[in-house]
Amino acid sequence: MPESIWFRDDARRRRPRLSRERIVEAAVALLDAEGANGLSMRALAARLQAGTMSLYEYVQSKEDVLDLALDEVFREIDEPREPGPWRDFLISQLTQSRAVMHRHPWVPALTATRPLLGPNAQARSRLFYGALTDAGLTGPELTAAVGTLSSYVNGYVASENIWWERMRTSEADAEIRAKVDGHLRENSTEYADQAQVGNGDFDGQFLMGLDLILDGIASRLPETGLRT
Amino acid sequence: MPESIWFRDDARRRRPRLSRERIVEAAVALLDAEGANGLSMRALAARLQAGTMSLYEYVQSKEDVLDLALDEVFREIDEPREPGPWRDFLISQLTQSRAVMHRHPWVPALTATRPLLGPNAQARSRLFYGALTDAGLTGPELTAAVGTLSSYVNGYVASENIWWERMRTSEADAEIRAKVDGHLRENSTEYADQAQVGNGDFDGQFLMGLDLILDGIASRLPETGLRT
DNA sequence: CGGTTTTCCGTACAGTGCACGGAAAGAAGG
DNA sequence: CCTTCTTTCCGTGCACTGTACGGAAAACCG
Repeated sequence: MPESIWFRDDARRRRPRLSRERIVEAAVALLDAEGANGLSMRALAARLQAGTMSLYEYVQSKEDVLDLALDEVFREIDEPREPGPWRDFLISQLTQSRAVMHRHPWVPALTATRPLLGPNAQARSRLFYGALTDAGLTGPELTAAVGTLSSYVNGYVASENIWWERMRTSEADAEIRAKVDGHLRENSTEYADQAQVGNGDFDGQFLMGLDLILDGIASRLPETGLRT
Repeated sequence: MPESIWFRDDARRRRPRLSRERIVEAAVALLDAEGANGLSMRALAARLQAGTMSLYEYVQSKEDVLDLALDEVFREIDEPREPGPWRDFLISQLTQSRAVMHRHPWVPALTATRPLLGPNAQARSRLFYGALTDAGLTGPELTAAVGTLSSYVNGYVASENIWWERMRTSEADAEIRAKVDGHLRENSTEYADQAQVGNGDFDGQFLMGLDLILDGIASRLPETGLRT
């Protein structure tokens, strides 16, 4: 039961072909290649040239693999070099989060289902708390600010990924394309010019939305807390 | 098992036993009861007392069912009675969106994977464009504002649902509870007091984050545009 | 009545996650 | 050397999935 994995035990062990790390690495690669629904334990094992059930020696379930893979990708974000202005710091971190979710488009689908409890994700959120605490936020406002920022990024990239997944597949599938276009034409009449649903400037819109939230945060800061 | 239908039982001979609407209704009920992964075509057919393949007369695929069910729940949101202040209107609409996702916790998981193209969802987004246009926003700022608001709600409720799904299951499963708690204790040391990860005041935090975004939007409005 | 079309659905197939139990490769003790 | 024990590996099997196919019954049309 609770006998920890880290328990130091010079028991008899032989060199293992597989490992937790190798499985996670392969899982990320497979998810990148096949998408969130493309990961099966059989395919994962095949990629590692192992029998399917061998994986279960290192991993409890498929859910476990997904949890691990999800946390793994957040390792790709840089640690902050030196403390700078809170606003620049947050923009940098959140832009990097977004980039991670672009490299690994399956991430939003997984975060919508499971909590971000892994060490890497937690480290990230700790940085946010730290930055905004230093900027002068406390209490429920601090919590709300951090929650708003990460919710925004998750939600934004999720819909963004859907959109160009849709573009990708509808290039190949004329039927779907027609259907989607029909919906869009039908439903976005009056605001179509100035507010096209998918006008492509995702980067600019992301930063505008982010700026909007950061302005809201800034207005709640004590006068002194403009830099860290 | 298939007690030959052809004798007696003339109730079954009536023209349409199934319909798209009946299927969608049953799908929503099944998703509510079993969660996003609990919907299978067999279970859905059973709930309708029909053969599995009968569904495919009215529906193209399981994906189709999910698209339909997803759009269906957005019908639950009230149409606005009369035009009021844009801020109150948005708060009301977004609070209702959140309530929908609470009643149907599977919604965020689905929106993370598929676009909100259905008529009900589109009508909702059209209202947002309208309200903010009337308030004075135009161009990319309008698009960014609408995107920010819906991304925030989706993202917020997604993580919120995960959290009390986790609470629900860990009450029954002591192992998971221990694991989760361990992670939380281990990773939230310094900010644990003032910014507990799950301190339960979800309503307040949602509204604070929303207010924060609305402040950001308000700061981008032309001076005149305070009400519609 | 016959023919056509519409609704229903049983069967079958390829795929899934994973429980179970066994094989085999070493290490330790004799 | 042999035996025993631990640890890795994995083949088989089971319950379940989405859905292609084709057939049967019933309703409609002439």
